[in-house]
Amino acid sequence: MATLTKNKTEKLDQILKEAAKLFRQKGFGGTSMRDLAAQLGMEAASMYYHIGSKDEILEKICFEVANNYLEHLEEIEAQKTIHIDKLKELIRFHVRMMIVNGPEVSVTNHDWKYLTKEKLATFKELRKLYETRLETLISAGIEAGELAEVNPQVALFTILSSLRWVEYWWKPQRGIGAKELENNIITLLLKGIEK
Amino acid sequence: MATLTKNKTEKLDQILKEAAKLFRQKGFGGTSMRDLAAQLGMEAASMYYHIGSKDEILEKICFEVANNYLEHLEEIEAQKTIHIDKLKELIRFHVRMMIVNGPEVSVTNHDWKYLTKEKLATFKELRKLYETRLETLISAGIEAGELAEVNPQVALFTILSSLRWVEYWWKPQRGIGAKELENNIITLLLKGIEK
DNA sequence: AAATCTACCTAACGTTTGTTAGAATTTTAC
DNA sequence: GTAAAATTCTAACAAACGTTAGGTAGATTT
Repeated sequence: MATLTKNKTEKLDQILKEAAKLFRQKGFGGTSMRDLAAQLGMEAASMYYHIGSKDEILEKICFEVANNYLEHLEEIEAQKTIHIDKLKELIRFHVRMMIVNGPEVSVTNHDWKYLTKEKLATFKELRKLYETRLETLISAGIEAGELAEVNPQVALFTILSSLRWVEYWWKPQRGIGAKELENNIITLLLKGIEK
Repeated sequence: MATLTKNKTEKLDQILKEAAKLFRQKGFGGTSMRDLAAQLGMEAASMYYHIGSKDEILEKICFEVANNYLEHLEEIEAQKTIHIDKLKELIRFHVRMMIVNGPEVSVTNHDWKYLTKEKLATFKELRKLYETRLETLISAGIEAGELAEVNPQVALFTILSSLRWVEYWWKPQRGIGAKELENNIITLLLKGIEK
């Protein structure tokens, strides 16, 4: 009995994994259930034994990622370090998330629009929450004199946004590891590019 | 006769403008031709007097934006200024593009995946070309001693990526103008956030 | 050995999709 | 005011879509 449930979960994970890859490649709207099934070597109808709907797949991917980010932000908030180190840790986490869960992060960033009405609203709330908390962290860093006196919201979005390209650019073949990439980006964002 | 052609072009522009808004809101796959027609106060079939296909709409939007960026990069390259000023001018242009043509830029950034096979290939080439040229500019700036010795590719994508949020964030109601926004971002990217 | 359960299949359903054909209507030209 | 041209309409198409129903083969349990 235990193995059966396990197998079922495994297949579900497999579907989600493959869906994330396809959605990233061709978009949620550009990927049909038949496409996805073909990738998994089964018929489209067969997937409905494991999932409820196409929307549910997207939903699972997006909320898994969103919750991951939020949980990690909470961990950072709880750490007893100076603000600048919290920011560094946050940047490192973003880079790692994109390297480890590239497809899922990509789908979450690009295809959340296709979430159904209520889920879309919840998702937006989660995102807003994340942004608000991070902005608070930045503001605190400025007040503490650790950060330059920039517009906190501009800093917030510039940082968040500047990390996104990693998901689209990073491949093992590039020969640059997570650590090195993190360090490069941290230097760039914290110290700027001007000599 | 002149007015007729003009009217036809005007309607086409209207369709493209409204399509860009809808695509941004709901995605290319999430927007039907009937949705778009409703927004324009006409029937879906009527649009085909002005356009060839749904794909063509996306194509027109994406290539218009891509060419705009490329042309401007060429202008910058031709300017007789130091590299750091070229970079500043580039950042300013990106911000302005997103403020002036928000929906179109957004669609180009997010929905280019839905371009048809050949157009997709061409689009990717254009993007690659833009990236390569900009990387060259950054490398030149480093060699000239104007920029810190960062990884040029990391700098390239961090800069490009960090500008993208403007399109999603900026509204007239925020009370921050293009100029102020540009200056803030330039400071952040060039001098960093660390005090 | 029979019964049950798991995981897939085939077939088909109702919708929605982008799009076309051809008629109707509005606008422009003379 | 009439003819021509430009623009939009209605109606319908075939294709693709997500999804459901019902069946089947194999494994597991009793």
